[in-house]
Amino acid sequence: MPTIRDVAHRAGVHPSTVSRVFSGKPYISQATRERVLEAAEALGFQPNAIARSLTLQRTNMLAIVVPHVFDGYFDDTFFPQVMRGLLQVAYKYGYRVLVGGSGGHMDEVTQVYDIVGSRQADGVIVLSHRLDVDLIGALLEFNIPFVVMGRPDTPSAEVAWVDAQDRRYTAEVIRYLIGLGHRRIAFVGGDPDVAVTVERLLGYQAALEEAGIEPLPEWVDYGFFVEDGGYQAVQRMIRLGSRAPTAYYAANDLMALGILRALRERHIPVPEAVSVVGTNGSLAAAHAHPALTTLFVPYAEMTARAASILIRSIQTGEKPREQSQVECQLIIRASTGPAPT
Amino acid sequence: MPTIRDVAHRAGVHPSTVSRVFSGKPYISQATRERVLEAAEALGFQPNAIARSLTLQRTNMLAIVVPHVFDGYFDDTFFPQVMRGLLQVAYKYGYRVLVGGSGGHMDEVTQVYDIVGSRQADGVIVLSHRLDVDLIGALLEFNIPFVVMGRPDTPSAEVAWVDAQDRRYTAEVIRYLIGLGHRRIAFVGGDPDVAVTVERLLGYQAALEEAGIEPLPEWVDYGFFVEDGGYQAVQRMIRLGSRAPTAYYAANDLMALGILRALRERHIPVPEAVSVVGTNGSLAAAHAHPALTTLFVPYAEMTARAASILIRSIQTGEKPREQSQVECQLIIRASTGPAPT
DNA sequence: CTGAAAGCGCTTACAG
DNA sequence: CTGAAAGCGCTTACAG
Repeated sequence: MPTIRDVAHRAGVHPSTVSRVFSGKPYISQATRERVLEAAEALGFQPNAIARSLTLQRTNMLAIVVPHVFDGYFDDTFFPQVMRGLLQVAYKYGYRVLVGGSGGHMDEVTQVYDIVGSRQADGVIVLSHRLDVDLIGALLEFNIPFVVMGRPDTPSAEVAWVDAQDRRYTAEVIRYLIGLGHRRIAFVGGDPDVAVTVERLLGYQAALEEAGIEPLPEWVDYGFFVEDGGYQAVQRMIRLGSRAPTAYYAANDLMALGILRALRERHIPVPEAVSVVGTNGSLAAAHAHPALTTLFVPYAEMTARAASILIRSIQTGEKPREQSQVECQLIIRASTGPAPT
Repeated sequence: MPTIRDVAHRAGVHPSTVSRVFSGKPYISQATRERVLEAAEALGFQPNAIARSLTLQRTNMLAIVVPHVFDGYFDDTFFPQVMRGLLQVAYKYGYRVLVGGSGGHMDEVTQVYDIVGSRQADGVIVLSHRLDVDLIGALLEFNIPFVVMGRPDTPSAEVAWVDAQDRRYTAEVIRYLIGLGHRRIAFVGGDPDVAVTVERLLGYQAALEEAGIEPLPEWVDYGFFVEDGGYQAVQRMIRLGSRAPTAYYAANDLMALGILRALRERHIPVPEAVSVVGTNGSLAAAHAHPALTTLFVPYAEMTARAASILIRSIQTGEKPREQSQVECQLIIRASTGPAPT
């Protein structure tokens, strides 16, 4: 690959002049500029981004780490929506996205440390916010811009986040089910060590308490966001017999689809006997049978916003501090109905 | 951030010694190694990856460019499956993934040029293989390892690829429909300028010709891989009246779901009146109503294989030349049945 | 407007 | 086993 020196040599100028032309600096004579561009063209020169990064201490890269590279993670709509929002904004501002894979949460933290510590990105979007690891504390020490998806459990004015108000909207879903006459309502959460799961559980509990309903501990289960997790939750809860739930709330559509599958296998009619609500507003939910009622969470929009905050922070040099919320929306379809009498 | 010099200073050694410790070079006395590691620990030192990349001329980065950042692209299972396969292998070998967004095919080419020309990645996976742009020729000139998803239309021993045998398997799907008695079969392709679309169309045509069926030009339509594309295709074809198709083949599940939606709206029973086959084997297909017959294409496996080839090439320094094929599988479900009589 | 030099933070061939 | 130096390919403050 040709370097700036090759171009300089061919154009008969000093390398610094070539650099000035390519970094859009002013005070270059038209003639010189043309000679340089011609030489560059002839040689097929493109500035080496790595060298530039080293000098400028800026990579034009936004980092994200996939919390857990396993099949189920890529079946839900969450990851692609996050990527969509992120790529849209990154693309618009000329940033690239660096994606790290990980084999679990400890490893995720290691990877974030690594990427940040080795200065491979100018900013980070923190996807999974776990309760058992202080990723945020670590990131603050690194003094690198980052934005958290979801409000951290220990809110600080130092940390920027975009939040979907999980607790509030989960409570709203449960209230909707209660309004349909349901009293035995199941909660199928994701990974119990992830903040969003706890938030949703709190919303669930609050709504039930409001209505004077004392939930059975057996109504709460964790499906770790995979289809089979929802399926298995039904297998367990069905054993409760007359105390089995008449409605299920699942923390993503994938698990809700698993719930539908389990009910279908047992010939339990939805929504006549049991109602089901998913989360995320995926396309699969719209096309499921019966069409799935789901709490739409605007993950693409959230990530787009997070990316914007990040880029602004990188460009101004000011620490990101914006804390904002997005609104979710309960999309009511055919999988929910009045409680059986 | 502390640098290798800070560590050297604190440990009372020369920077080159610190470098040797961190790059795992032999011939370092145990005592020195410990002093260096202690100093590094105390300072929170991590080697700067950018500097290392510049020196070693190696980034530990695999690049991929999203052909078109728009909503529909992220609704199908293709992109997440590709990311899954890529991340799994990248993660395993300690590589990161650099994702570039693009606003269309010209821009995609520009981005690939850019990433490769500026040496931001050690290898590239070429996702969309377009007929109207010679990305491959350009990549060959750059002399960077790359692997193409899908067999290029001008096969060369110089180019590595992983192919899903689109033509052959599409023909198989059409034969299956013919076997069910269908004679009026529609083809709903993706973007007509993408190689896979042409391959599938050729498979479609070959299978029909084999059976002595002369297809109407109106039976071929392009839905650009989005749900609404399938929906609109039905709107158009239905106007053919008695010559309207009794079976639809769609080049992804998203379009097939759109086809199902259009048929449902018109109260055309599936599969009694019309059969529908999708492509990709998505979860949404399994949960659709009726459950969608679909041609499973192992995109995650393909990308994983492509990534392996790429990494091996990077590590050995040999140009990747492996050309391999994966097998697809027709998953027969409830959306296909005998042609109406 | 342009050149010469120093520096970004590493690695490694060369001495010793 | 370790130090000193050169180099990876840029950018930019300093002169002129």
